[in-house]
Amino acid sequence: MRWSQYFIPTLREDPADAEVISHKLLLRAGLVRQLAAGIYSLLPLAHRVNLKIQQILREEMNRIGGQEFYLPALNPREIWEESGRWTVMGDNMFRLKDRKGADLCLGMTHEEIFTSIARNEIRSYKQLPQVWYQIQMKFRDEARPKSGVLRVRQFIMKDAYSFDVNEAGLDKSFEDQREAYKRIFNRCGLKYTIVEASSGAMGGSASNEFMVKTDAGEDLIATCDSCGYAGNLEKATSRLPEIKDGIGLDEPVEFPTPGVRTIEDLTKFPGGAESDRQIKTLIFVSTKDGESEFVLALLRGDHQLQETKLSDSLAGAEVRPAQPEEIRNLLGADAGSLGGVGAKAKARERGKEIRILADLALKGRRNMTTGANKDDHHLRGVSISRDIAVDRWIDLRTVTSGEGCPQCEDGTLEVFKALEIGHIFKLGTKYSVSMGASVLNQEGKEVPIVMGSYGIGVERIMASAIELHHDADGIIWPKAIAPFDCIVTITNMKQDELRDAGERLYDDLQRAGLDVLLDDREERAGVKFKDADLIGIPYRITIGKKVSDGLVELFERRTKTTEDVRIKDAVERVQALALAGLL
RNA sequence: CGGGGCGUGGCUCAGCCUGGUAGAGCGUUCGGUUUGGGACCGAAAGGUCGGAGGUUCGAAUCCUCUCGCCCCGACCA
Repeated sequence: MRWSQYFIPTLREDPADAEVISHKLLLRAGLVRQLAAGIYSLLPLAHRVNLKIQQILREEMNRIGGQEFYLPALNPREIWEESGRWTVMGDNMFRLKDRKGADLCLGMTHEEIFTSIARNEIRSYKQLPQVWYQIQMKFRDEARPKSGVLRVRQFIMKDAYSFDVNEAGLDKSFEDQREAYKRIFNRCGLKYTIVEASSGAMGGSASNEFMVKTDAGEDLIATCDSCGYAGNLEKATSRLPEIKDGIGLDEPVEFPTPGVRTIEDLTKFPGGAESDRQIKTLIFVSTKDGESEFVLALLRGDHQLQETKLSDSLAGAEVRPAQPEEIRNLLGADAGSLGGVGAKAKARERGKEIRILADLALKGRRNMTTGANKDDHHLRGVSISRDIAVDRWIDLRTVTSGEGCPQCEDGTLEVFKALEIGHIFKLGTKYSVSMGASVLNQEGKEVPIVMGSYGIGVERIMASAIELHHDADGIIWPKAIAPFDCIVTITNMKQDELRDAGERLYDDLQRAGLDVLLDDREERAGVKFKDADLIGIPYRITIGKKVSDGLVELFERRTKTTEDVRIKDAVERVQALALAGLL
């Protein structure tokens, strides 16, 4: 391509609306323009990156036997009702009506459509496994689009689905995808961490997220510095030093604590307790299938609740903190004086049932202090197993930096911000059961198809590559997804010798199979250098004065190093560099 | 949805508090001088000040409503 005729609207200054680096550079380098909140147009340069990423996705999906489809983005209501997601998706789904008044929606993912194809056509285990995928637009009416193309309402996604006759088959398909994802992100030049993730409200037995560590991300992950353990904070656990409790009292003793409202208050209160000797009591209302119940979550005073863990432990119920009036009606006291001791009886007096869930870090603890369910009063000498009717002991706590790794002896966990670029899910039979997709197995018995679902956000790959690879001058594209392999910069278009040399080299490089951008604009050299750095092409061949000596300069964007190369060797040299390590 | 901020030539912003003929820099066009890290001189084009209503002799500026965008939070199979 000739820059003089190519559309690359670079910006000299940072756009006012951009906050994160990838957003600023995508705008400044002329890759994208915003159409509305969370809706972006990909300009030619970005589309080239998009196509390169898609090519890698196709190659790696095909390598594991994937078959590419292209499904409708416009879906009828009925199919989403079959899976129950017409309701579940709530406001996140774009909905519309056709001229007859029939309900339609724009697809958020395509489990339903793929499953409906499978159930109509696949009858026998002999037709399995199948791995189906597509690269297509997804729509989500995000409550708050943000961070440029990182959190948007319309985006390109590679989504794949596996269909197997049993769990063992799913395990294999899942593992295939996992390996494919590693290859994809490696090829795209992204450093990533694979974390255990919450399967969320949609169920499923296992899921892994592929995360890029960056402050632009919205997730938090914990990673071990020695064994490689990694988990989304929604899921991560840790190893804590044991705490030795005294024998304690024969029974809890109530004592007045006027004005004490928080864990912190009680640590300072005379006769109070250190935060790790307190029991934090949180009240939630859990709703599942239209049924609500009160849930009391108990944690060590210095620990933070992980709400997703709470929700997951309640089979994906929707969970919200109880309102102050609800709490008072339930236990007769305000937040700040609540506790698990006698809570069930107290609630029952008021005609209400509660479920008590306690964090594992509280197991076996004695001589603890907690609220007395009476304003301005606490209890000391509480031994949890003796005094509190815990229904279930589960992991509810949020891991923090510096805690011990749950998988190895001497590792320490570190918590990072991260961006999700891929997610692989073992769905199991959720969709096949609800939508009636089954096959006859080897024994002639009808069984639901066992499914997996695997997604990658294309723009997120593009943006995270920028987040990871840039400097003060602009983008530094990883070779495999750079819009061009190299750029030929003619420093002065008025000098025929330079122009001719540049044109010749441009032709030769293209003939050698490289994607070449020729900067043939009537601009000063400085402007061209700045722009080339900004748009981040991996290699620049500068056509300058040395042409009369038969030399051009080869500039590497990443290292900013320059070497003189004989013109006749230039193509070979660039080819060797640009294509090295791309497979 | 709650909180905060912002809408003024293509871009970045000033002007608004205290009403009185719409400004700067960059970019664009034309002419000239330059020509290896965002050149210089001269000339020019380009704006219903997000929109509607109101107050006023007079509104970018004050008031009301409304739309849009950004940030924080809630939310986010």
